[in-house]
Amino acid sequence: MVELPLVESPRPERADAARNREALLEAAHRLLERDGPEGITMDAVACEAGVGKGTLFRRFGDRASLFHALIDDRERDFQEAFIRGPAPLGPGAPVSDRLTAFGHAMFQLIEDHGALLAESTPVTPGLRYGHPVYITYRTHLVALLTEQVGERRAPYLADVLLAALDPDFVIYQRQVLGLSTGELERGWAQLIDSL
Amino acid sequence: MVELPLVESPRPERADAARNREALLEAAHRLLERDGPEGITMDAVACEAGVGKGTLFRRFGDRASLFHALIDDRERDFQEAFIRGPAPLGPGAPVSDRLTAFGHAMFQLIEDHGALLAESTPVTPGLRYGHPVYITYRTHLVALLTEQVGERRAPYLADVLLAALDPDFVIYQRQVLGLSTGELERGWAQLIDSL
DNA sequence: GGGCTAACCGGACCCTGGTCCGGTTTCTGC
DNA sequence: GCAGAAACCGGACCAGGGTCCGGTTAGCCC
Repeated sequence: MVELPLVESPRPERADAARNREALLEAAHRLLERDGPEGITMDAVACEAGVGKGTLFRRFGDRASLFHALIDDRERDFQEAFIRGPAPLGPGAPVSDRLTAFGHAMFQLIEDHGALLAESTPVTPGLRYGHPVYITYRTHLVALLTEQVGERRAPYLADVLLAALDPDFVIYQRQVLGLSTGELERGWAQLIDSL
Repeated sequence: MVELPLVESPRPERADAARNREALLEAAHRLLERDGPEGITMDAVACEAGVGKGTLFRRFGDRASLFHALIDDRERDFQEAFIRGPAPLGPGAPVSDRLTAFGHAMFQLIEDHGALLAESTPVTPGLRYGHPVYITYRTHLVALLTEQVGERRAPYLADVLLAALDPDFVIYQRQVLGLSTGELERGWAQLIDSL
C-alpha cells in the first residue's frame, strides 16, 4: 500500500507492526518463488510468516493489495519513467510517441510481472477504477490525449486505451492468441496512430 | 473413437432434471426481484427452489452460467439482430454504420440488464475470452473490421473494441463517471470513425 | 410389472477470502 | 520506571463458491 502523507502525517507504524509487514512480504515472496502466484493464499502467507491471519489483513487490507505491495517498486519505477524519465516515454518527445511508448512499456511490465499485476488488479469494478494506480495512469493518458485529440475525446479514449493494457487482456493476447510482443506493439502503435 | 455429437448432446434431459432446472430459474428470478443481483447466492437459490446445492451446480455449472441463463433470451435476440436483423445493426448497411450500431445496441443491453451481464461474465480470463458469447461477438466484429481496416488489424481491434463494451467498463462510465448514454454513444461512434 | 443402468439428487464437506474481538504489546507523558 | 491509552496480535469464526459420493429415481427393455 502507498504511504504518501498527502495531507497530514500519519503516525509511523509501531515496531512490531513494521516487523510483521516485513515478515509477511518475505513470506509472500518465498511462496511466490516456490508455488507461483496461485500458491499465495492468505492462510499460507500468514502461516509462512508465523503470524495470524488478522495481522495479514490489517497490514494489507486484501489479497489484491498484498500483490500490489509485491510489485510496488517496479510500479513506482514505471510511473517515475513516464512522468519524469527520458523521452520518448518521459517528457520531450511528441505526444503520439509518448503514447506509443507508454503502451510498449506497459507490455514490458506485463511481460515481466504479468501474473502479479493481474492479481493486484481489484476485481470489484468500484475498487478497480478508483484505485490510485488506475487514476495515475488515466490522468497521464488524459493529459497526453488532450493534446492529441482535444479535451472532449480524451477521457473516454484514455479509459479505452487502459482497457487495452489490462494485464488479463494482454496475457490473453500473448498466451491464448499467441501474439508475439512485436505484433502486440504494432497493434497498439497503429491504434494510437489512427486516433 | 467415440461418436461425438457435433452440435448438441441429442439425449434429452431427464424429467426430474428438467423440472429442477425450471424451479431453479424461477427461484433465481424471484430472488433477483426481491433482493437484486447480490441476493442471488448459490445457497439461496438452491434453498428457494427447494433442491440441494449439488443439483444447482450440476444444472448450471457455476454462478456466472446461472446468470447467463437468466439473460439468455435477450442475448439471443441481440445476436439474432446483428446477424440477421434489419440494418444498420444487421446486414445491408455500410460497415462503419454496423459497427456503430453494434456498440449502441450493446449499450442498450447493458442499460437494461447491466448487473446481470456483469455477473454473467466469467472472472477467470481463460473462461471469459473462450466463452461462446465472446467468440460470437468477436467473430462478428472481426468480419466487419476486416472490410474496414483489413485482416491484419481486424483481430486486435475487435478485442480492443469488445473491451470497451465490457459491462463493468460501461457501468463505470455511466455510473461512476456519470456519462450519459448519449455521451457514451458519441465516444464510441468517434472511436469507430477514427479507425 | 420387473429388473437393469445411467443419470440424478441432496447435503455434508472443503477451500479461501475476509471479519471480529478479547487479550497483549508498544509508545507516550509524567 | 510506571500508568494509561492506542495500536496491534491471533485465531476462531463467517460466508459464499464449488466438489463429492452414497443413496435414489427415471427411462428402457424384456
